Amino acid sequence: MSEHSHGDANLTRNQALVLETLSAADGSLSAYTILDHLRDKGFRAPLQVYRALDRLVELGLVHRLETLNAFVVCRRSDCEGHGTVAFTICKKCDNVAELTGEEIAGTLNSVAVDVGFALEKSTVELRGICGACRAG
Amino acid sequence: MSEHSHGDANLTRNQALVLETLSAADGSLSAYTILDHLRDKGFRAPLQVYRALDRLVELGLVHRLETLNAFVVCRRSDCEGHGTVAFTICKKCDNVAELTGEEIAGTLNSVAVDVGFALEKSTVELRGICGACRAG
DNA sequence: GTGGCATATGTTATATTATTACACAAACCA
DNA sequence: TGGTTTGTGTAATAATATAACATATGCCAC
Ligand SMILES: [Zn+2]
Ligand SMILES: [Zn+2]
Ligand SMILES: [Zn+2]
Ligand SMILES: [Zn+2]
Repeated sequence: MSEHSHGDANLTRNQALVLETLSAADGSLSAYTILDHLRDKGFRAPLQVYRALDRLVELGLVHRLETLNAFVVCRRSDCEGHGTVAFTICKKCDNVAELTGEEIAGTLNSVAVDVGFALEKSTVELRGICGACRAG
Repeated sequence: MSEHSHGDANLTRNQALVLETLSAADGSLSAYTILDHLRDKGFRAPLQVYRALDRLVELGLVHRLETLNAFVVCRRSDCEGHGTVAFTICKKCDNVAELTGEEIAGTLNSVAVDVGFALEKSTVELRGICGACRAG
């Protein structure tokens, strides 16, 4: 049983392998890094990774980080349908965290409405130093 | 005289050519599209474009759109030092607009403080349909 | 002015990220 | 059964970005 409410069932072998790899990783991984991790499981071509990632992103189990061209497993318990996700990405330890709460989504929606923009998808990625690194 | 308060002075030939190309464009352009536009001005290699873009971004005259791997000229009159920039990107007409106002920056800062994250740089890119396209 | 330095440039090669195209196989349903 | 969808394997290619090295140019100290 997965930590995710929607479960990992119905995943194909390739999808499950990619998800496992991302889950085991500290921070985010590029598609080609995932490929390297899975060569001894039979992976040969980038497309095998990209196709699995497409599906996992679609399911909300994985998020794509646009500023890194990389992917990270969703670690929220309520992954399903969280439309607007904001990420903090630590420059020192590469830790990636999802910011929860409606504050950001609310502000973005409100600003979009102000300018007459029909908002469909938000990308919010914050670069800086995480709490742990500041303390340590 | 430029429309930008900080002016275009002190730009090298290559930087000026790249900036002109971006200014003449409707929406955003990829580095390689810029290269193609400038081949008859003597440009031969991607690096000529990337180096100019690096400087222009540094100066705040150009912004990079992470979700598109593309670049857009800054059309704000007060370009200088606008730390947090949010963009709306229209799916239909590819128009890119910068959202002004402190609302977004304020919210992001506040949320970052809440989780102990030392925020250095924000990337906010909103995908949807612009007002003009909705009306038309 | 000469020499050193920082900055910009030109060019080739390479690295990294992502997709197209085509053939095949398994699952599923009519 | 046959047809459709979905997933897969593989090779080739496209698109984006950087490394490495040589050369030039402007500027300042001396
Ligand atoms: Zn998530
Ligand atoms: Zn950290
Ligand atoms: Zn701007
Ligand atoms: Zn539009």
